[in-house]
Amino acid sequence: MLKISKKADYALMALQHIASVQFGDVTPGRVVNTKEIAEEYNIPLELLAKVLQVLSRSGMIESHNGPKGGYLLARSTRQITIAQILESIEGPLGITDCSHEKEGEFCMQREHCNIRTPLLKIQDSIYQLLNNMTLEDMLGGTPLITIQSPSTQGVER
Amino acid sequence: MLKISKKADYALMALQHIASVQFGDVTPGRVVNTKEIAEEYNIPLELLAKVLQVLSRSGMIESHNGPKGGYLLARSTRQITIAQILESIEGPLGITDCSHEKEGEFCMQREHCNIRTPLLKIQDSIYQLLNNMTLEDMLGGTPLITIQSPSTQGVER
DNA sequence: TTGATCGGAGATCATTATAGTCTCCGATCT
DNA sequence: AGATCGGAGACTATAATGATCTCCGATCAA
Repeated sequence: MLKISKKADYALMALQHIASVQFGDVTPGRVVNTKEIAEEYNIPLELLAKVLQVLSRSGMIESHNGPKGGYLLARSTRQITIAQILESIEGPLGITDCSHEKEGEFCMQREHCNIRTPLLKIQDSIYQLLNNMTLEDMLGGTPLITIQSPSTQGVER
Repeated sequence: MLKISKKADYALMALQHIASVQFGDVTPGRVVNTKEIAEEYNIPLELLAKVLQVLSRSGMIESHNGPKGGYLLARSTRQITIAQILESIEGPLGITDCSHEKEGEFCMQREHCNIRTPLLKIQDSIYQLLNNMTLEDMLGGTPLITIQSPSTQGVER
């Protein structure tokens, strides 16, 4: 439950990759093209292309056409939050349907709904969590070796 | 994104209702049947029945057969967390596919995955959030009037 | 003891969301 | 001019979800 989509996964991987190339030691400032990322992480090329186009349209990366073209971060890693990334791919965050009701829209349960307020609180907390973590936080410390998180280790959920 | 299912919604509503009947002033200790909840909240009867059966099997409520039958909370409202409710309906919490990999299972991106560690951290945080909130917290203060959360007010996402 | 009322359980169906693919276009560099 | 890029739209397949239908066994009360 509460799973994020593959597209969002791909977006995170791609941005992490672009960022680490751009600010890495080897070739800082180098543009990164779709194919490179797709091959590195085993992502279907055309699907990744879609994802990057969305990220470009929402202003997180800037695109460069033609040969030697590709993508660059449009902002600093500190100015790109996880919430922004996820929302640009998956749309507004909302753990429940009634989160985004506009005037005149109502869910069937609305009149007697007894869980709306607490759910909105949970939603806000999650949003803050995701909005306080930036792309910068995803750089650096991430080892290639897979490490089981201590708090989930051996726990059957 | 990150939406919880209708079934989980229904589970939360039902449990909140059962709890408030059971510990309310009017008829404490009264069993609540499926039909009553379905009509109160406009939930499809048979779907709600499924949900309640699952909650019963996972030990959150106890069922009583026959006429005058229905459901009762099996534990105190303080011992039922939101995480438990959601997980019993939707299965283990996991924002990403690789969260629940067992021995021998690998995602396609695993060998070069650069986002696994931060995602697991986010997941843990969300889990703690949901596991620290109980059914008790959903009782009482919930007004019927809909209140727009301050942090989402007027914000275009 | 019979029948109405309850939950338990399985199969089934419709709709939607997701993941992935295909094709064509325009920009740009060499 | 042509190879290499991203941009954009339509399209398909598969899975998840929401919902429904049918039959069963337990229980209580007349």
